[in-house]
Formats: sequence, structure tokens, C-alpha cells
Amino acid sequence: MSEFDLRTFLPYLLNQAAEETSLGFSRVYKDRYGMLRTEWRVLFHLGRYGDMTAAEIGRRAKMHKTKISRAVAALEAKRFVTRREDSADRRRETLTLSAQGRRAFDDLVVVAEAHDTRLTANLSAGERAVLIDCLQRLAGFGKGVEPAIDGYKQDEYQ
Amino acid sequence: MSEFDLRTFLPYLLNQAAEETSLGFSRVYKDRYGMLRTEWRVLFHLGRYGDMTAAEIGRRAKMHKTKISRAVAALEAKRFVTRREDSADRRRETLTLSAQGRRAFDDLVVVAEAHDTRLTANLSAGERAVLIDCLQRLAGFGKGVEPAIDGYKQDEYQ
DNA sequence: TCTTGTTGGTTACAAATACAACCATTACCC
DNA sequence: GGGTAATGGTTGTATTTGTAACCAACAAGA
Repeated sequence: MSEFDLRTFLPYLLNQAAEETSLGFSRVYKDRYGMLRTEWRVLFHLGRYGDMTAAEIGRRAKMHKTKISRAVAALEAKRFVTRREDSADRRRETLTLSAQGRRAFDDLVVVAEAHDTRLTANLSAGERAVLIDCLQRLAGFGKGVEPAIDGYKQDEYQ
Repeated sequence: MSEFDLRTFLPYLLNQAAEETSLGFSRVYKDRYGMLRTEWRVLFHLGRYGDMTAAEIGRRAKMHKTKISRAVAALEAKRFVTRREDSADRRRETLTLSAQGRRAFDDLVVVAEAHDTRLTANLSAGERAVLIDCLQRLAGFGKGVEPAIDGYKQDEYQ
């Protein structure tokens, strides 16, 4: 029988840790605002990094454009987001948080920060630094926006 | 504007890292054997930890029993897994890999090991050790099987 | 033994996701 | 300018997943 152990296999371990750590937070945005994961991601991008188009969110968050399209539609229905057509390029629509959307964002940021603090409470400062650094490298952050690989278009994740 | 940054928020970062690192491997089990993530997880549990029932896999892998039920049905249809009814308790069925299932497992283990090696190639031994340790703690590993929390039954994950 | 509860497992239906196709607009280039 | 490709975004349909309900078998206590 092989030495191979699932408990040190990164894709498995990362998925388990991701699910476990996401649970508490997802319960909040779900119960409090009826949001899905895709929706809070879009909300957070707009709230934290400012107005941008759906395509730009897609590149930053590595979400497929259909997910974004539906998340934006849902956020719009909740009156959290508004669209403004770009007059220079009529394909593009810039997305903005409404006042209500910003209130939800501000509220959820507090929850997220508290949740994150709780999650890292058992880690030393050094451990946390290494963890974040490794995860960012594994996630491909800090490479700007990924170069296209294997014939994938940048835009066409998932 | 808040200081909060998605790029250090663990639930987000872990999800991104998990997706990114899972991609290469999932392509293999999908293309080569038409498996889903749930299916390779079941296959790996049986291949690595020996015969067990669906419920036991569920406890170990924190997968909901419906996911397991369907994954097992799919693996059975592919002739990778067989069931054997427990004569002492006729509710339980012990699952076993067929010879064909074991070949698939052996093949995928090699792929998984190579993939994991590639993923950690840029990490120092120390970084890797810290990473694995932190992830196992975040994932709740090593606590045996989780105590019930908040009125969740052990069995009823997700 | 009855009856109430738990466990192992499947099924049905709703919600969410992936994937491909599509439309409109803009960019490139002959 | 006109054809071809690329980009931004939406929609339709097939797969997957989540959730609840269900059935059968066992457990425990009155």
C-alpha cells in the first residue's frame, strides 16, 4: 500500500481548509443578505477596490463571466449594485455599489475581519506570515494577471 | 475605505489556492477516468485506508452522505468498486476496490504525488512544514472526528 | 413486545454551476 | 471601407450539488 496520504496532499488539504474556514462566514452573508459566494465576492471587489466592470472583476477574482453576470444580476435585484454604460465603449458597463450595497459591504467587512481573527488566533505571527505567503504563491497572486497557459484565454477561467 | 484586503482573507485565499492547485489534477482524473471530485475522493479513501462503509468515508472526508451515495453508484457503474453487505448489520455495506479500481487508484496516486511535488517545488522545507501544519489545523484534522458543534450532527456535513 | 429514536443508505426536487452558443460592439488589418 | 477576429456581456441547457424526505434495519428502554 502506497505511502501517499491525503492529509498532506495539497489540493485535498486546501479544499478541506477552505470549506471549513468558509462555513462560518458564508452563514452570515447567506442568512443576513441572502447572498451566494459569487455575490459577496463581487460586492467585496467593488467595495474594496472601487468601481469596475464585470470583466475586470472576472480577471481579478478568476471567476467565469457567466458567474459574474448572474451575481451582478442578483446584486442588482437586491439594490446593492447599479450599472452605468461606458459611453466610450458601449459594450462595457461600470458597476458601482449603491448606498445600501455599501452598508452591506461595511457590515460584512466587520464580520470578515472578526472571522479571520478568530481563524488565525491559534497561529503565531510567524506561522501566519508563512501561511499567507505560501497561499498567495499557490493561488498565483502577485503575478499580476496570469499569463495565458495551455491555450486558456485569460478571460475564460473555470 | 477599509483596510480589509481579500488577498489576506483566509476563506478567500484558501478557496483560490484550492481551486488553482486542484486544476491540474482534476483534469487528469476527469479526462482519464471520467471521474468527479467526489469520486476520486471515495476511490482514494478506499485505496489508501482500506475497505470501509460509505458512512465511514463520510466521517473521514466530511462529505455528505448523498454525495457519497452518488459517487459510489458512479464508481460501481465504472466497475471500480464493489459492495458487500454486512451480515451482522444489514444496513451497512462494505465497499472494496475492484482490481480495475485499484489500477486506477495506483495510476492516480502517481499523478497526485507528481502534482504535489510540482506544487511545492517553490517552497522551502520549512515553509512546507508550516503550511501543512497550519492547513491541517484550519481544516480541523487531528481532532479525531469532530465533536458535534452548534447542533450539527456529526454525520450531517455540508 | 411496543415504541421511540438512531443509523446507514437512497431518492426526489430545488438551487447552483459549467459549458457552449449567442448578440452587440469594437479592434485589427488588408 | 470591409472582412475577420477579439471583447464584454447574456442566455439556454446539461451537470452537479444541496436539502429534505424517505425506507429499512437496528438499539434501548418501558
